[in-house]
Amino acid sequence: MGEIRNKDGLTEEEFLKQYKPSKYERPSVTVDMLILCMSRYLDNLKVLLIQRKNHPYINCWALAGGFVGIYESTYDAACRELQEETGLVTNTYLEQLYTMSNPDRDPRMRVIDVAYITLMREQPVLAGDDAKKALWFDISLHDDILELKNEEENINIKYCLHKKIFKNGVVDTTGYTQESITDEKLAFDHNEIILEGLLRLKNKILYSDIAFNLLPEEFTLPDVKRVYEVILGKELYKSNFNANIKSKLISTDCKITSMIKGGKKAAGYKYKGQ
Amino acid sequence: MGEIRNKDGLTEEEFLKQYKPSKYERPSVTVDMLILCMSRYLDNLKVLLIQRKNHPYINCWALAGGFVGIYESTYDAACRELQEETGLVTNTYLEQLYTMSNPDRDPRMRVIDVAYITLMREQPVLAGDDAKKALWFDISLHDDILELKNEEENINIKYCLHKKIFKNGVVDTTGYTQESITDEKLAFDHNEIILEGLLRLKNKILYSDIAFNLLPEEFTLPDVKRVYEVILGKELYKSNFNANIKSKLISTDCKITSMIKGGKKAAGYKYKGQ
DNA sequence: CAAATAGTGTCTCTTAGACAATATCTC
DNA sequence: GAGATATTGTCTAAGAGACACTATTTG
Repeated sequence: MGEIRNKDGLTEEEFLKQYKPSKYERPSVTVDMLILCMSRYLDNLKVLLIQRKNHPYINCWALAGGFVGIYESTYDAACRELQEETGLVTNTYLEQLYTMSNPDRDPRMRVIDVAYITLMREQPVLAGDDAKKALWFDISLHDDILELKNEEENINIKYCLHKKIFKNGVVDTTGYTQESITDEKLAFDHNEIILEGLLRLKNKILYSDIAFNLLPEEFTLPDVKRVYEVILGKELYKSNFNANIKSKLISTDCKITSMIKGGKKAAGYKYKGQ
Repeated sequence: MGEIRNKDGLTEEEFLKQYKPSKYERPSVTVDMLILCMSRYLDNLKVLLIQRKNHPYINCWALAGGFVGIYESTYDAACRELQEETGLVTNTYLEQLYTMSNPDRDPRMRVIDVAYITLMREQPVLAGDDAKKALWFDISLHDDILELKNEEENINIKYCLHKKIFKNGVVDTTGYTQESITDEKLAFDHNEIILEGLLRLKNKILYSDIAFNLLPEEFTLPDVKRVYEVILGKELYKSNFNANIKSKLISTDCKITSMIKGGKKAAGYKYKGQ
């Protein structure tokens, strides 16, 4: 195999030795993490945002992220950043979401951003090493309004969504353009990443068990149901939901208090884990 | 907004002027296109592969692709390469598939590759400008064997798939490792892209209309059914399938000959397009 | 004890799955 | 005309959707 020569008469070894990779101008590559958890009383999803302390988008809120090292995969970079930026444990669900590549998405330079989505239980976050503020924001997505809110700090970020249908081959594909309708804004195209992530989550809980990443180890049936309801954005029927979900659960034979506000004691369950 | 100053006292404009983007070593970024169509008699899917004429993976078959220009999005790059490399018309279904980022996936240098999937009708392909050979390969994916075959040139590429289950948070995720079991091989990690694309397609035809991108404008019910059967890898019931699909179709009030070998004349239909 | 939530049962309607029967076309 | 394929119809089983009822817990 190494014996094959190319049109210049070079073997692979010789070729690699003389290869100059600087033929093309190269973009920077970053990863960003859409870090989601459920609120304490299971009222809504939350997203972790970090306040930027420098241009561009100074003072704006952004997803946690950073540059991809030259010797690491984007997945490894995402794990590393997750730890570094927030001090969060890494044993969480982590899935590649979408690669953002609009050439003018970053005014500093050309940056291609590989977005990941992470599902975890809520936990206190350390401020990053460079004194950036990190906060959980309540998410609501109703009536074409995407709203991110932090009550304690009284921060409110709102986007208005406009449906956009474009032809992709013979099929119509629905996309969204977004318009910020508050003073506070998200940095870069992070609003698009958040929306994309919410849609992915909504779609994927219907045929997978990823929702259990958002719950503690032990939970009640109303707790799981609430998680599905928040993500799907609609009420579900108790009886039907319970019957379906039970096949994925093991009873712990304890009665525990539901996480839901006003919830009662109910049977404890664990995720069976296939 | 431009008036806000960072900790060095710079406005955004001043900051951008002095910003040096060369702090981090940057990977090259490429796009690759998984170009799929149906075979003439609707027997199987086909993938377009290009034979490499230089190291690395000299003489191996690879997906069409190329470098992302510094002023274009990866989507635009994919469209451009589609045209340049193969002369194929660009009005085809084009969807981002996955970003491949293993640091040693290219022995020349660090390359991050954004893979796209394209669905089209079969058409003759021009050899690329740099005299590379471009051929359609019949795909078969059965019993954990991925096989790519070109009858005319007698080329056979086979991979054996091994199921690999890994924990992602609390859920088990199924992946595959692949092992080439023929002399001919695919370049880089393109085998992984092909498998990922086939799985995406299999999943997505169940809830979308993308399959119609693989058919000519007018077709018969048995034709559509066959496309679904090939992609799903199983036989479907005529009666049930027809009843379901008809809501997406308009009759052309003509009888046309089915594309299927041994097929009869049957009612012609067009995709209604939502 | 009152009000709300947890848990169970049942009914309907739709859909998926499976065959059977007839009509039509190709060779 | 024989053998295949196209087209339509029917039956069953499983699942989604909807609601009612009882049991339990909280305040």
